[in-house]
Amino acid sequence: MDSYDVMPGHLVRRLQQAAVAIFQVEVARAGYDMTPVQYAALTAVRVNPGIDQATLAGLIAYDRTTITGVVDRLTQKGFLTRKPSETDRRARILQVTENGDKALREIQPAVEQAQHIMLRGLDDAESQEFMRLLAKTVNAVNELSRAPLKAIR
Amino acid sequence: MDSYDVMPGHLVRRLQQAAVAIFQVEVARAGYDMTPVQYAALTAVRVNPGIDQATLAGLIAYDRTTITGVVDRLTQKGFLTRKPSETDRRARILQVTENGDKALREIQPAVEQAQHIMLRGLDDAESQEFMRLLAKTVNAVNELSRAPLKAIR
DNA sequence: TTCTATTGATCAGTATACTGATTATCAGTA
DNA sequence: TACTGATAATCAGTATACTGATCAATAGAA
Repeated sequence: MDSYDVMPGHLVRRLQQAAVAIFQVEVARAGYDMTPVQYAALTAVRVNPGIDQATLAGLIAYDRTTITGVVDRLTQKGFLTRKPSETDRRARILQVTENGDKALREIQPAVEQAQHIMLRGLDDAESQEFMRLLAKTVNAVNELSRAPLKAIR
Repeated sequence: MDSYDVMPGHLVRRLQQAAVAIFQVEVARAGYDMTPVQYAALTAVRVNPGIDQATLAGLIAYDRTTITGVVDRLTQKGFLTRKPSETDRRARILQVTENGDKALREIQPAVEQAQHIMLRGLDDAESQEFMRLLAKTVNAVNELSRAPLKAIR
């Protein structure tokens, strides 16, 4: 653990940066300009229509202050609508628009391709094991993040 | 690959965020305010005294525009000096100050502890395998990043 | 040697992330 | 019901990352 290039934190940072770059390239190939973060948020809203921003943040493990800007940009692109909840006037209710749904459908293959490219250094067995260990690792440190994942109860 | 919480990109992002949080907490415990990025840069300069910013960026896989700000802040904290090279008037030569060296020594245990906490979900064998697969994965996508790692030749 | 392409550093602008604060609202309790 | 504490969203400020541009300086080719 004496050199930074064998430190997990450093390697994870590098992988994250490559992953973002790969994602953007593949999605751009499909004709869209969307970040991984925006994609995750949009997908989560599609699966959970009418969700509020705080619950969305917990669902994809984003900081609550980050989600505001992400939703801003998705709304500006016409992929999301945001309106006040009728039962809780503090909350904003999110819905995917038709354009947003269309975008998600059209970039789907690019997203899968991006995940594939990201793991191109591993064979099938290694990929499976890597994913298992990655999920286990993330799960064990979930609560140490400012933005832990919170499942909908 | 239909749900974002089994997607490698999403998991890596979450792990990266947890890793940064863990790092900062442990380092703060040692009495310092330093980010993982600043730590990596400072360490790299210590190992390669007199390095210029562009080479440093390649060595730790940072974007060249990012390194300017990182070096700015490390210089402001008194951990680094930056002066024009005498052989190449475009380049800025970096050196770790005594304070910077002292800081590195004093946060060393915290940094190791942070890496340990980050992998607390895995046993020893799993950690080893995870690190092997992580390194292999990162290596295979190195060139797809805007900021690939470039060893000093 | 002169021209061209490249390189080192920086800048403006945008998008995550986070810290810590504020405002409005809600929920539970005395 | 009035009060207290919690919650939803947002804001200001800071730190990575990146795109694309600029400027000065260097290196390599003709």
